[in-house]
Amino acid sequence: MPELPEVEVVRRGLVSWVRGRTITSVDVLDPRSLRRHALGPEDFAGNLEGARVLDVVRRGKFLWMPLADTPAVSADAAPGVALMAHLGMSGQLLMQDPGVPDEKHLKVRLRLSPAAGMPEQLRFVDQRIFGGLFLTSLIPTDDGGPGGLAETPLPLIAEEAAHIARDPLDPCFSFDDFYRRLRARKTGLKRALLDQGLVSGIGNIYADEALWKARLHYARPTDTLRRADALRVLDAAREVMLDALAAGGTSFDSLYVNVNGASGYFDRSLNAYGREGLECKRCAAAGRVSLMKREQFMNRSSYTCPVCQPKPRNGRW
DNA sequence: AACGCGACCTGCGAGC
DNA sequence: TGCTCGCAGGTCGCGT
Repeated sequence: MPELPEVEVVRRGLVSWVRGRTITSVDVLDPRSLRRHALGPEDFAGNLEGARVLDVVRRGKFLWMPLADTPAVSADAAPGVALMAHLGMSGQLLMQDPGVPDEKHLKVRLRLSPAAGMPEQLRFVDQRIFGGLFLTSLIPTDDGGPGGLAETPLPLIAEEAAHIARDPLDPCFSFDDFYRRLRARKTGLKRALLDQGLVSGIGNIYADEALWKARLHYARPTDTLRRADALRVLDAAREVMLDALAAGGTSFDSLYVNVNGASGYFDRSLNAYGREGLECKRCAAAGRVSLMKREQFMNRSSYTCPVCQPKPRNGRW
């Protein structure tokens, strides 16, 4: 459920709590959350204990912490190692004091070196286990580093995130490159928006919101999409994400680094997602009645207004 | 290259 | 009340 804004809120919250601290011990309560760490829980814990967290950076929905002093990794093995986190659908990273009872879906606990006024534990909580933690190498990148609003962009990127494109809020995001690659594809617009290798950070909910805002249908072929249309939908995605970021930012300095997936979205009013059978707000404002429609696309729900996001007639857009 | 689909998971609500 | 079923959805990998 977390899309880009939620992950960025976590990153910003986390960085002030963990940067510079050393991981003193690791409890793996559910090894399924380490599925992507091929060498297993013991290797995971063994590499983390004694390591120091240098930063928290993000690319798309991937979040990682570059590490120093990883005990079991030889110095010449790679430019660096990072603790990677993906929140999947329901993942949370929480800072907690030791006295706080374990969360129902607590999967991994990291204890950190003491720091004045800061919680001792970083907990990974995940109900549905689509997310997870794992260690990854940092590899050189020639495109200016991870981006993703990282506070200290490094010329390195987590190997497992190297295939992820920049997101629309990234200062280095290039619309021209995006548009060129978009036009080269023979696919539908929503599929392209959800392709993290083309543009990152957009999930099912924000894709629907951006398409609605731009008055474009999810199946609009990308290979004939006009530049102005592509720009409109990208700008719409940017606006939706910035709104969400602003809303999430209000709780930055609370004790929690909270990524309750649901709270990110449903506290806000959505214009498209989840509004099946309800009036299209734009049509209503124009004095028309049009009911939002839900359809299956890519095995998931897509919400559109049949009036302002029309389907093709006779295959022509 | 594109695309569809299954796998990975748990919880919740609807319907019977 | 208790069961099943559909749905929620990010990512990866495989088959076509």
